[in-house]
Amino acid sequence: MKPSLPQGTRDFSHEVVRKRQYIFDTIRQIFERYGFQPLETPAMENIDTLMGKYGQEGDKLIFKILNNGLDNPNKEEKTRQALEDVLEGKWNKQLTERALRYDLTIPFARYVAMNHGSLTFPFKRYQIQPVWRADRPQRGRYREFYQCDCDVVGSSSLLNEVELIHIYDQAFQQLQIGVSIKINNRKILAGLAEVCGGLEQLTDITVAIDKLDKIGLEKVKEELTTRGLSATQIQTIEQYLQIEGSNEDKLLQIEKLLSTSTQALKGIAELRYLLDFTKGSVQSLELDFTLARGLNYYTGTIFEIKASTVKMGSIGGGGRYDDLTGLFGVKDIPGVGISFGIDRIYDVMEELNLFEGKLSPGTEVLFFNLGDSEIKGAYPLIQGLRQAGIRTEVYHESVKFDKQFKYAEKKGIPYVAIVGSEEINEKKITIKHLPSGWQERMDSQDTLLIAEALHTQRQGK
RNA sequence: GAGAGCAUAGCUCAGUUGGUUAGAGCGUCGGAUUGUGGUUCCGAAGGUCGUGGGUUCGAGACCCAUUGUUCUCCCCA
Repeated sequence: MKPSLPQGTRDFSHEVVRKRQYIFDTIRQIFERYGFQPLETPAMENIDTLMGKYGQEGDKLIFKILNNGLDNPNKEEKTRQALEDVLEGKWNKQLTERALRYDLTIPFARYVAMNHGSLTFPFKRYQIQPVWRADRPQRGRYREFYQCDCDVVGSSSLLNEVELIHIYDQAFQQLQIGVSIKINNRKILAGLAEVCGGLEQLTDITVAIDKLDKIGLEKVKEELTTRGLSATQIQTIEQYLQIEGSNEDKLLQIEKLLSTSTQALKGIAELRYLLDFTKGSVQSLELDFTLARGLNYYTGTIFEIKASTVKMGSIGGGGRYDDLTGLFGVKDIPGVGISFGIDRIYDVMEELNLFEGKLSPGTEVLFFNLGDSEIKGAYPLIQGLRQAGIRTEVYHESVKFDKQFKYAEKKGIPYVAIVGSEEINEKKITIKHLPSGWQERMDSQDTLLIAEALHTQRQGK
């Protein structure tokens, strides 16, 4: 058979893994620095934990796992019946009772609901794991991809938002990606709907204006019309969308426009608090009233990250939700969280050449194989170098130098070590730096000294 | 779920209105070169042309189906 991968999944070669790990490590380190604790949940959940949480479309995109033992003859009748249900579009526990995780938020909510009695609140967790979606793959979109989430639950304090903004800011500064952290508040959007006289149309409004930068003002107005909004309502929304200027200017304008909505004023006050608090300590925090975010469970602050120099969709997002665990019967646990879109962050960094010099190296030294007795003689030295923290490899068989050099060359190994019978007798080691051609026969007694020589030579190249 | 493109060597791709034995570059392997690589030169291996059917004297090319893959819309990270 011809080997292949399931649609929308990828292998990651060693170079790619190192680059991805660099991103993971950077972000993880920052999460830890702010006191977040890691959480891991299973790849699969009970199917009713997931179903109905992501809307009708979402349900279709959940990977469902076929139950085992369906071929048991005793259950044949039940199984046939269950299949009938599935053919009619109903999922049936007889056929499938588990499904692959679709995001990290719902499993987290499930975890909090299950353990709220024993958790210390506010509970701060981060989670970096793959999720699966039965979507049709396309550019920048996969069936298996990683999410990188960080949430605080059990606290309504805006201080959490402040912390999350700083996490975003530091993470992208450390990764050296220029970004704009866009911020808005769902209460302002609710206020807008209220002022338009159509609070029940909040979802229609948010879905439409969320597309502004993608399809433009005219198309948004068209969409609002088809979603049943009147001309005067659309006029108000247009005014809203055209607010421009500095963050302070924008606040003043929005205050005027939505002054009749107490809800909106509350959202404005929250935004003002965040802007004041982070003033001067954050690279680029930008008020953006057109930011809506599709997810309906957001109720307060919402975030989105855009790379400033690369054309790319959002590379992160998040927001505040009042009641996530309510779905699992545990009320009154508000929270706020953010997420990093690491696959896209990878693409941005690749495009900007930001991995240069950041990655941990592969093998540093290759020991040439000059024969069985020579390798045996050199082996204590090899182990000594490894003990000293040098990534060391031995060529697997005694062949002519040409091949061994080419192996080092191809693997990008900077040093080769040659220890033949002569060196062994004299307690020496010959080391050659491939890129520069520098070569020296040195004392082999002190491995730490050799290790040091390797490092100095590397820096001096 | 709807639509479009692509499928030829390990990889990237040529292949003329349908016509002898399907090519190139890169890579791989061997040699020039048994303790000093990268360059160069010489040579070799590698293909049921995605799969199945059809049209034709003749199909890599045309037609139908099928599978895979890429992209767009919907939606999303």
